Formats: sequence, structure tokens, C-alpha cells
Amino acid sequence: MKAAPKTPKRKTPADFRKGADVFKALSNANRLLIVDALSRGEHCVADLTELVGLDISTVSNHLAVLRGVGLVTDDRRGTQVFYALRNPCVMNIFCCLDDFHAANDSRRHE
Amino acid sequence: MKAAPKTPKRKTPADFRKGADVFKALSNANRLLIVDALSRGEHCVADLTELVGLDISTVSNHLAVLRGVGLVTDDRRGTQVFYALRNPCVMNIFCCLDDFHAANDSRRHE
DNA sequence: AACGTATTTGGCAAACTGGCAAACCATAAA
DNA sequence: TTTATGGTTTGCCAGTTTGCCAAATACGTT
Repeated sequence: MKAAPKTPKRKTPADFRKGADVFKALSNANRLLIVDALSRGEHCVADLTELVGLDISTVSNHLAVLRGVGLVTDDRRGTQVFYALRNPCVMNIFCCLDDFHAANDSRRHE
Repeated sequence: MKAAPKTPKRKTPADFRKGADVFKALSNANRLLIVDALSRGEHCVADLTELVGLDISTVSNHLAVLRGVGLVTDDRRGTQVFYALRNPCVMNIFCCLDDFHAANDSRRHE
């Protein structure tokens, strides 16, 4: 059941702003590190804090940014909160990025 | 001839920084507008300037940002400079973004 | 109540933003 | 050479944002 693409192509200024916000959320190395970790499964905040090696409040803020644009979900279970990627598409973006860099790097020594 | 993936998975901090830079370049609505235009074919700076409706120097700066991370190429032909997407992958990222938003939006009214 | 886990808030220096204008560079035409 | 056209670079701006931490707060379990 595919959703009907009521707006086939034309993008509005709001669309671009929305897209820009998502990219901005991804424009930080530590947040990318977090997303990468989440791409391999859900993690609680403490885990992610250890991973990035910053204060837990800082990590919580990073997670809030990712949540703000809908990239991740939070699920409280007892005293812990587990984060996960909301959408596998994010992984695609990651793959695209890899391809992009690979292509550009190979182009370098032509 | 596929390039040998010497580094199959492990991402380094530098990788994340590099990725973050690309996303940062895409984290502006006007630049997104430009990329969208270029996704439909090359354009000279004057065209793009008319499209976004800003000073040509501003547009030139935006293009410099996109060039800086390798997203676009510039090709001088006479007195004009034509810009184009360096890599079709960028379009994939765009598509992913669309899917992402569509998925999130549909989730909104569940 | 006390503990463990996470979020919020406030503060900070540093970096960055997006835009314009003016000066500058490069090519083509007169 | 001069002039015109098309882009780029640089300087500048006020304002915003960044990323981080520490302290205060909230939530849940024991």
C-alpha cells in the first residue's frame, strides 16, 4: 500500500527548509556517531554516552536534536530510555554518503 | 571494475567529520534549492541567481560551499561558469529525504 | 528516602550565519 | 586597449548558533 504522492514533484520553500533542518541535525560528527550506532540497533543513553565520551547531558541534548527532526524515537523502559532510528531510510542516506565519498576519492587520483 | 573496499565498515572520527561537513553544506534552504535545480541539469550562476532571488555574490558564496565539499563541479565556458552535480548520489540523498518525510508525515495520523 | 537514569536549564566562549557591497579577476567583444 | 559582461573574493555586519559542561530537576525503581 503505497501512499498516493499527491504532490508529485514541485517542492515548496517549506520543503527545502524542512530538508535543511534534517541535514543540520546530521551536520555534527558526534551526532553522526550516534546515528551510526543506532543503525546497528537501539541503545540507551548511558551506552551512547560511553560511546561518544561526553557528558551525559550533552548526549541528551544531541539526542533531543535528532528527535526534534524525527530521526530517532525514544522509548522509556523503567529508568532507562532507549533510542532507535525511526526510519531505515536514514541508513540509505548513510550509504549514499559512503558512495559519495568513495566516488570523490577515486576521482582524486585520475 | 568495482573498487576494493579496503575498509569494509569501521568508520573513523575523520569519516564522521567529513560526513558532517557534507550535511552542513546541505543544511541551508537556498543551497538545497540550488542543488534541486542542478539535479535537473547544469546551470550558470546568473540562472541560479535569478532562481533564488539573492545577490549574485551571495549565490556565488553558496556555490563555493557546495564546491568545497565536492557536491558540485564548476565549468567555465567563455564568460559564464556552469555548475553541475558532481555525483548522482546526491539525488539519492534527496530521494531518501523525501521518503523520510513521507514516512514521518503518514505516521503522524495513525 | 535514597538511588540510578535521563532531561532541562543556564551559562559561556567561540564559531558561524546569511546577506550585501565594493573591489577584483577572467573572458569576449568593440 | 578599452569596454562590457559574468563571477569570485573579501570585508563587514549584527545576530545567531554551536558544543560543551555543571547544577538543578524530573522520573522510576527499590
